[in-house]
Amino acid sequence: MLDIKWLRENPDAVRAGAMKKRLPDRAAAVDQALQLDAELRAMLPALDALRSEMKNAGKEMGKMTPEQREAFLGKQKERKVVMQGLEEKEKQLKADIEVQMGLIPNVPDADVPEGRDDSENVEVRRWGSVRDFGFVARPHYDIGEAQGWLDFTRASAMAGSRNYILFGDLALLQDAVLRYAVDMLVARGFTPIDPPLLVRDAAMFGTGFFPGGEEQTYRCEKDGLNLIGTSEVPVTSLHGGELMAEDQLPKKYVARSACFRREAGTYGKDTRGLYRVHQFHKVEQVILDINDKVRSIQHHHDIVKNAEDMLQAFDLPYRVVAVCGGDLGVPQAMKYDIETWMPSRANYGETHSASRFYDYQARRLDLRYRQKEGGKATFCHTLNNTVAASPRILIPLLENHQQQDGTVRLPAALRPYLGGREVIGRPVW
RNA sequence: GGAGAGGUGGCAGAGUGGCCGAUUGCGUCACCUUGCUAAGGUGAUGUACCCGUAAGGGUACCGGGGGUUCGAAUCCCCCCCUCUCCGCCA
Repeated sequence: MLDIKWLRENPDAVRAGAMKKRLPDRAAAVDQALQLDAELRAMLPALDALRSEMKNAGKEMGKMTPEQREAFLGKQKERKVVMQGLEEKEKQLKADIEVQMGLIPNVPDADVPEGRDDSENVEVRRWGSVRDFGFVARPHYDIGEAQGWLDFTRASAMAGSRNYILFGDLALLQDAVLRYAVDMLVARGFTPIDPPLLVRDAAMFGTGFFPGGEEQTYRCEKDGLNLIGTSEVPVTSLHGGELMAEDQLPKKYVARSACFRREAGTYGKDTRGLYRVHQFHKVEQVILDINDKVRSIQHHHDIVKNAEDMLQAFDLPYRVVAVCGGDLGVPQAMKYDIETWMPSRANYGETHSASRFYDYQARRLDLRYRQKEGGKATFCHTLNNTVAASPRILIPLLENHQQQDGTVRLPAALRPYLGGREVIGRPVW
């Protein structure tokens, strides 16, 4: 949600922002909202004056004798009829404005590259060198199935396509990665959270996934609850409706949760292996802080670095890209993706996504703090980034660290989580 | 799922139809006082919106939504949440 006052003064910037995101329908909401807002403002003075009149008259009546009161009743009832009409209109306008404002996307920052889709994201930097195997490297699903670590056939049979089952050391490796990610962030001052996986619509709306993301969301209609696609939803919503003290900020959280995505409309895309699945686990970092652009940008760099440090500890080559306008989500002001080298794709594949929102989510969530200077209630800034999402992160781990015989070398950082072993699997080729 | 009790400002907690946007306490801020000093006094202190250059004026909001009434924090209905007891249960 944008500040409507700011929108009134900068409609062109907001429209241009929606167009930069390739969301022409959402750009139209700008004019809708402004027109409704103008209508509402035009009627408010009259309504407020009438209310004031009625209120005063009502107070007078409270002091009257029953006989005097009778004489005034008629007049009051007339006013009431007029007011009910106006109030009906006011309510409708406010509801309509809310809908339109909810549709208007956050304005992409100036450092967001122009572009239509992810093919036009701009590489910012690379780390690590792509390994020259010296043998025919195999994709993770071949390694996994040969080792008895992976079963897609039975998973699909019981749960449908885009499902998987992890066994044995791969199941342990997943847990090792997730635990490493949590431990690393906790060591950096983040508070660990195990959040709800089923949330109300308000949380989905507040974080900006609704409206628009309904098709990607599993919904428990009977209870009106939604399975989260990321713990960003419950964690960013955590302090929604609260008025925090400035010295409670920043709040830094690291959540580990299962995530669920319908992946509607992706049929035929990434069908093989662990890349695109309906259910996965993710360790997510979320920061809530004061309304300060410079600090937001600093946090943004910090949370990207957290993820980079993990990938470096795992000895995985990656690159950081600045996500272009057309690939940016509705609520984001700017986003960096981290893409990790995946030999089976002969390319970098997205493993992390770091977003900054400024106060867009905070406005929707009513997430505020009281400023130390002046004591004003102010909307927070929010940010988030993946630390590790599995099983996708298992793809580069298996593929980049595979050995000719089908065993997999563990990066040193993960060994303590797997009983000190340097290698998992047995020779299969 | 059944029965009961509740949800009021940053927090605690009064308020059962007009004198309530709301007593009081705590907290916070300002000023004052000062060998009772990890103290005392005085005052201020909700959010949003509208009109106004401003000073200022007005409106809405007592969990959310609807209703009764000239008038609702207060009465009625629905929903959400919390607590207690029963049931069920990993």
